[in-house]
Amino acid sequence: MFTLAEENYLKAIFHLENEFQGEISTNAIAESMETKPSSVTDMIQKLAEKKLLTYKRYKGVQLTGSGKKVAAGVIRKHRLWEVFLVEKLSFHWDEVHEIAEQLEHIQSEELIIRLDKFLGSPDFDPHGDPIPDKHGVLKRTEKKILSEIDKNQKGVCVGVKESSPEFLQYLDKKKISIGTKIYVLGKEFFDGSMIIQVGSEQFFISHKIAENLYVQTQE
Amino acid sequence: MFTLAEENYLKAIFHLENEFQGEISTNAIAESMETKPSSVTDMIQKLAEKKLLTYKRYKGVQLTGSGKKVAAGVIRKHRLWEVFLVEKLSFHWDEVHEIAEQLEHIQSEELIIRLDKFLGSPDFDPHGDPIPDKHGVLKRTEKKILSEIDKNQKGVCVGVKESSPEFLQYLDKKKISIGTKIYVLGKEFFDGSMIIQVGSEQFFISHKIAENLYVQTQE
DNA sequence: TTATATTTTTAGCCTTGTCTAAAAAAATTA
DNA sequence: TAATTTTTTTAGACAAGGCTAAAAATATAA
Repeated sequence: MFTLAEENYLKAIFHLENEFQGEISTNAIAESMETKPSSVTDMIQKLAEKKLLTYKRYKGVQLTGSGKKVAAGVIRKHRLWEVFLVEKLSFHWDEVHEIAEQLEHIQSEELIIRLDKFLGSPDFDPHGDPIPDKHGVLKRTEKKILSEIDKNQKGVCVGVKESSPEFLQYLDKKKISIGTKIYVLGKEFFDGSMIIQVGSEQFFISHKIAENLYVQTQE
Repeated sequence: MFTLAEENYLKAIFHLENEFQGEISTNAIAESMETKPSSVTDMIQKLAEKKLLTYKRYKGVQLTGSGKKVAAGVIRKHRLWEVFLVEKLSFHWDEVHEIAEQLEHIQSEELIIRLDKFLGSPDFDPHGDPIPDKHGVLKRTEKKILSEIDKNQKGVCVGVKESSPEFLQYLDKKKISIGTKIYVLGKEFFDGSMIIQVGSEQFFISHKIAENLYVQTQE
């Protein structure tokens, strides 16, 4: 079907389109993939020929319907494998990304159908990110960034924006994971830091932490 | 560590060494990998430089200790994944080879340690082939080819030599799988065909079938 | 608007792994 | 032993995917 490199480009562009809006620049792709802009130009020209994205010189790219579908398929596989690694093989949520990065390229429709069933057709991966369905459709969740929650409000942690091992390990130390209830006890306007309560513990978190945690507010 | 192509060559050579003995010819490798002898020469020169095998021009190759270890590691991964596919995802034994062919190249020590544990540290794959241990050591089993079993003797099917879907499907139709007891009721010297009993059924099998079934005779 | 800076593309080269065609070595046959 | 066939290697080419350096287009500043 598609080469490993092609799949990785499509995935990266898909993520960029969801993060920002409109067309995506060559440089943005290069940066997100840790490669050189000239390599990106080469590849997007190939992907444009295959109608996976539209591309005009100097004007950036935009995924076509089929490009989006391929990308969502890769992301579906990535996230299902992450669920497998955490739920079945007892990996910790900060250890699974690299392995899933490889597993996402295994080619077999049937494998993913069966893996999904085996895992009970999960809707979210261990970081709280939604798993695209078999048609590539992402369930949109009403999640907010913790830093946007007001004083005296509460939310349930539903995901993380950043998923570096360092950050995930910090969250573990503070006993924060998917499903954890967080109360905002105080908020400092000057630097965006917060005092929050998790379980029976109250502690301080910086703006940097608060802006990388997704919560769902309960009505 | 090693590239996909390197791993595949090492694996193919490892299998050839176990099947025949002594040094392995360029042509034999090319045939087993469905590639051209010139490509094989290129690759074995690279592998020789990396000390994964010894090679003298026109004299064939032989895996070194480390070459064998790498190959056994790949085979271990292949067979563990096959067990996973059959036991956990309910694949049929004739459907798993191609997928395992991809999964065997996933790089993660920890993944295999945990997968092995999750599967209950199996010793054999769904075709009855032994799974090398973490040091690359293969349990040798005392298996014979069914065609070598004498009249009025019985054996338990422990594996297959050939594992094409066609052959495995034939075996299914005849209700033969790993663990099935087989009685040799008659044997024709002219063409090597046999009359066997499986469960309550008695039927004829050709020499071609009999020479591709491994059985363990019971004493 | 012109000059400067940034972004993007092009051109050319490299590596991996493959191939075909031709040359060289080894094995076989007469 | 000489001639022929088979096997193996070498030489040269190609595609994928990456890189650097330079050119071209666009954006920004004076």
